Amino acid sequence: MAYIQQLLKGLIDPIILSLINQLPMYGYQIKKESEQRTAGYLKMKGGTIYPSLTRLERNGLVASRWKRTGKRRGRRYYQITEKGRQALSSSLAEWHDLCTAINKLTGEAGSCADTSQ
Amino acid sequence: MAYIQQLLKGLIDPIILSLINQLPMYGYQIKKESEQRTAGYLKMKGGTIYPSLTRLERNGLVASRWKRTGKRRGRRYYQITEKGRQALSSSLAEWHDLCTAINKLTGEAGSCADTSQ
DNA sequence: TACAATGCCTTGCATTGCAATATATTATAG
DNA sequence: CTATAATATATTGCAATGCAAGGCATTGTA
Repeated sequence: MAYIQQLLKGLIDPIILSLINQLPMYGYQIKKESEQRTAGYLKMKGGTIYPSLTRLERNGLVASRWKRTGKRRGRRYYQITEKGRQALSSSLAEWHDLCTAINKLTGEAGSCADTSQ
Repeated sequence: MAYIQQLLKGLIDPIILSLINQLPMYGYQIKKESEQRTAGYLKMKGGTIYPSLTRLERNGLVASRWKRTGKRRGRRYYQITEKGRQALSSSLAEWHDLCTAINKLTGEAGSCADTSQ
């Protein structure tokens, strides 16, 4: 198992939540967006994204609906809920705290992400 | 399971490696040091630290030796190896890359940790 | 004499990213 | 027209690891 996959544990849900928060998206779009925005660094697989979306919806953090554009195959669009926004905010706060702790332990560098989300 | 535990996946080994790199330590000392340096934020349990140390030693990233001070019970001290230093360096680089990616995806903030280790 | 703190260690659970795979549709190249 | 790639969703089961829970032994202290 690649090391990056371990580091990503617990981060996929907030990442997806954050993307959806900026704009409602469907699964494949999330995959492409995250790849582009990180210059190919983050390549999430279908076996990662869809279970995550299912999880988020089961917990009430996102809501989905089918949408057909012309004769195209339907896509399932996901949008964040109010509960999701709160969860995202607290997730990012936790992430920030963790970064602070890591910096303290490994030798100080700079802050990581702000909590003003 | 607490959320922080998910975020820590893959980070415990580098954290411990980093602490040992600064100063050879024994398990319980690692626990106390990490608690103090993060003002009580990071409380690693024995069930986390000892398996990690075993793992690190099995992979040749640390080496251990018993030491008795006076009539005190023996302590197992761990010190980093050359291989361990390289692994630490690459782990921190990965961590830095990840932080950069997260920042890009969640809305930009600042860098996380530098790689000059 | 208790009790807390120190110090090491093991077992098994909970969680989750993803490889592998399946299915269906659409666009494009040969 | 046909084959291939890209798009799009979804499931199954594996691999990895933090830690809760517990056990054990020693030392300091109230």
